[in-house]
Amino acid sequence: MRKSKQDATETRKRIVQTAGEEFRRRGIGETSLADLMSAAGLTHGGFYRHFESKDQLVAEAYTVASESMLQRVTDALAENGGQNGLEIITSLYLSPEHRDHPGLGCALATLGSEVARSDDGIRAAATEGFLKLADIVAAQFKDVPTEVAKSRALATVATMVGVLLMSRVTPDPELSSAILRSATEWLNAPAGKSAG
Amino acid sequence: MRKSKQDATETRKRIVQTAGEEFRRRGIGETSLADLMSAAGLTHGGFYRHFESKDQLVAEAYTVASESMLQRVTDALAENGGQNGLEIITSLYLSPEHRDHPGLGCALATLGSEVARSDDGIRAAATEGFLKLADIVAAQFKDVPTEVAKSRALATVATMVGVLLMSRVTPDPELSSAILRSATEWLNAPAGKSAG
DNA sequence: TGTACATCAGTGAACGCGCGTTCACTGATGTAC
DNA sequence: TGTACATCAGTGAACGCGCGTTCACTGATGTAC
Repeated sequence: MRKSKQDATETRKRIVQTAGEEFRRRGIGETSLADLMSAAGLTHGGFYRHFESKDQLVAEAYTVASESMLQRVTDALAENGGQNGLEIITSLYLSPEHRDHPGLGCALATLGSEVARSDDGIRAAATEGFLKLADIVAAQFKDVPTEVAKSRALATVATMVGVLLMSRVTPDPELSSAILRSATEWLNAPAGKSAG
Repeated sequence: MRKSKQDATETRKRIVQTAGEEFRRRGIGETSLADLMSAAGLTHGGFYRHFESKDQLVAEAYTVASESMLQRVTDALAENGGQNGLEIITSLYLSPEHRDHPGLGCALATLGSEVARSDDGIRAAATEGFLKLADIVAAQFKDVPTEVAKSRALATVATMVGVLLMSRVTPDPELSSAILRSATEWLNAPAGKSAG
């Protein structure tokens, strides 16, 4: 049953990708290796040919998931010529589509509280993703000093995470939409105007 | 070993209180009934004299935890004569003390992503806590129409949750403080002034 | 290029462990008279 | 008020189950000559 090196590499990538999706969809603790390997079309026994432990996979899957999310943001900005950057980011991040598809979305919103209780390694990985997104956001604040833009970006990204999280917490579709809408307007309100 | 009715009632309350703290500190899935009962000074076998299942305790503990948090906010507002309401709320919620003591703090920030994946019952309970806090916040927006205040309060509370969560995710103390500080200033910036 | 052997990706059964839950038991509390 | 019995809060052992991890095995792939 031995597979070629290329096959094995692809299998490994598939496991990491699947893990990223399943962890975001169901949570890390709630996703067993058997579930995971089965979702990747394998049996669970083969897992340890690729990874030392579940923890190692978690760290790797987190990073990959985080980067694919950042890539999507970067792509959206590029497609739109860099204009209205904050609006593009918030409308992507705070969209009903993002809310309804946690498996492909922001890992901070789906795994945040679990990560906050994890060891420093995974928390550092999560922080890196957070800061990268904050840097992208900061680059959209063009009329203020860099330090102000950075600081404001931290609050903005944290806000986006909290808003998406709360829009998923409530089972009331109207309230969920209202939370997304209100925050989007608020984040995009030009300084000097208070959004409703 | 039978205890008096009063003793039994107190035991039950103690279990619920302890559960609320342990769940917020370690997460629901990560807290076993044995851990819990032991923390409450009991052996695990007695659990089912008080509750039908772990799920029932989770729902009850969530509600109690949520209400005690709301009570603390209400108390802080009352102590301060109702002036600078938003500032009082944010400085309480976004304080290092709150960040460092999740066991006694906001359940949304500690259990949010776990709750988002739960069934409608617990999500509805969490929504109730969220809306109650939003109502308190909305009451502080005194210069705008009620509907605007309500909408802005949804975004404000979601922001507070996200900010506290992210301040716990990062293992870097300075970044953690910067996130709290930036968001506090931003939330309290009078409309028309952009905080850095 | 062909042959012989070593490697190792993936399978499926098994492991020890901790979990939620159940249960027989104890003995102080509550109740009926 | 006192007595006899039923109740039931709490104990500690046991249950079945799913988990992460290990392992013997298979057979196609990789390698040495």
